[in-house]
Amino acid sequence: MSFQPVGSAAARAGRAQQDTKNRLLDAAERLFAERGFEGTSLRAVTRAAEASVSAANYHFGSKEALLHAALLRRLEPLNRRRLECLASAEDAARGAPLTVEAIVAAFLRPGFEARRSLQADQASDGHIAARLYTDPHGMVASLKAELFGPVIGRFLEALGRALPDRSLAELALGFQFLIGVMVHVISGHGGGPAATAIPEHQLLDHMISFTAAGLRAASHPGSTAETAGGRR
Amino acid sequence: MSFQPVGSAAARAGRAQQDTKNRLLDAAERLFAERGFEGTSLRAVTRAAEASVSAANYHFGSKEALLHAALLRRLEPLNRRRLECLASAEDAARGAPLTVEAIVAAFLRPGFEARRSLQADQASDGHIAARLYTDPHGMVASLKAELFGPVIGRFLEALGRALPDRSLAELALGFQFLIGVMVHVISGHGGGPAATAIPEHQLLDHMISFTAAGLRAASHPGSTAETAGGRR
DNA sequence: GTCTATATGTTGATAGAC
DNA sequence: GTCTATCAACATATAGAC
Repeated sequence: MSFQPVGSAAARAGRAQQDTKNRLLDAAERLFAERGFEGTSLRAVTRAAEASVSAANYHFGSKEALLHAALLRRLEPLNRRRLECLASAEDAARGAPLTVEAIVAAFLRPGFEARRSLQADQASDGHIAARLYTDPHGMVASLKAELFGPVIGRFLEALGRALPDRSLAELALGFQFLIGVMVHVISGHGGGPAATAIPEHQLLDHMISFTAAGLRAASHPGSTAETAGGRR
Repeated sequence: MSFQPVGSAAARAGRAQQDTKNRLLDAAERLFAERGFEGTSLRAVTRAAEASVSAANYHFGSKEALLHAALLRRLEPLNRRRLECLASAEDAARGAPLTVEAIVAAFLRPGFEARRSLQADQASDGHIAARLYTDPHGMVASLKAELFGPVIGRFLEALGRALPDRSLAELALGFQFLIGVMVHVISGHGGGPAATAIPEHQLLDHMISFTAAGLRAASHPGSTAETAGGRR
């Protein structure tokens, strides 16, 4: 956010500053995602970034602020893209209610693509936002609420139009289920025994079909104890 | 596992030993669940258990072994109950294939009830097994694979009989989605904005309906880009 | 079995030179 | 802006008294 001098004397210093700051953010993103916040020492980050502890504290002020910056850098554009996808789908529908599939796709695809490009770039095994979604640190929870709150509200509106006979509470709960699926997959924890046999390019479609069908399904109280029924 | 002397001289020592060990396990369970493994110092555990660090290392050997014991104490009976529920449902069905609902209920209900009794007992905000399911620590992952692997395999068999036209890979992936939903809810992270408006006693039914419908749904490739379709 | 005391290393953050 | 050097606090684990 601060402007660098353009003169030739300070040019190298200016470039180096940007580089150090970004190297720190990159290293923090990778290590926090791999080992969690408490499991990662500030020194491990600075070592990976080939910088000193002081440089990190100069740029960010504290370890917690570094996490905040690294998380925000990925999460903010991600949620912006989610809203853009939903808006453009609504524009294309010209006032007609969207498919449940189209709505959940608008929410899931941005994170899914972020995961794919991350897999290609480095050897990180999961997106930082998904990995830290369940981190016990308090700052993560508050940042999560602040950034996801409005987005979820916007998607619940769209879902309410697609499924007008369902209560807001039901839809909100179903959307929490969807988030559970997403976090599990994007964080890389969903690589169970035979689940990896599904080719990567079909994964998003499966997630969309699963969650859309789940959202559409009404709750069947009492279905829990029966062993025989109309459906298989 | 070790037998205590029954004589009156060592009776108090024997009882105290058991108490200390259990107090340590209780405190470790609560704190590890709240703050994660790396975020919890052994001292914080022993302080909460009103014991010394040495007592913890005497009984368990290390902080990591304490986590292992605390996690195993809850996870082992939980997974045993899951298998029992599935077996008794299959017995009651007398050879007929089970409902998808009955299968996912057998998997979900034990964890759900553990969460409920935990909510009643103490102020812990989530089951340790669910909270630590995503913990980056390596031991958690290996214990998870060791304990969940056979259980998941057994449930996939039952699902294969209920949905014979689906590939094993598809079912395994769908079951991973189900686990994502479960971990999200049981760990207490699924308490979003309006989702808490659902009464507690309906939560399990909603989870079952959502995941069963998701498992039944086939993937619709290309459903991701369309904005209008036959369904709403 | 449980304690106090201690050994040994690491942590996050800062001071001050350049 | 970036470094080296240093701080006080805290970590895990152990030794030895009782």
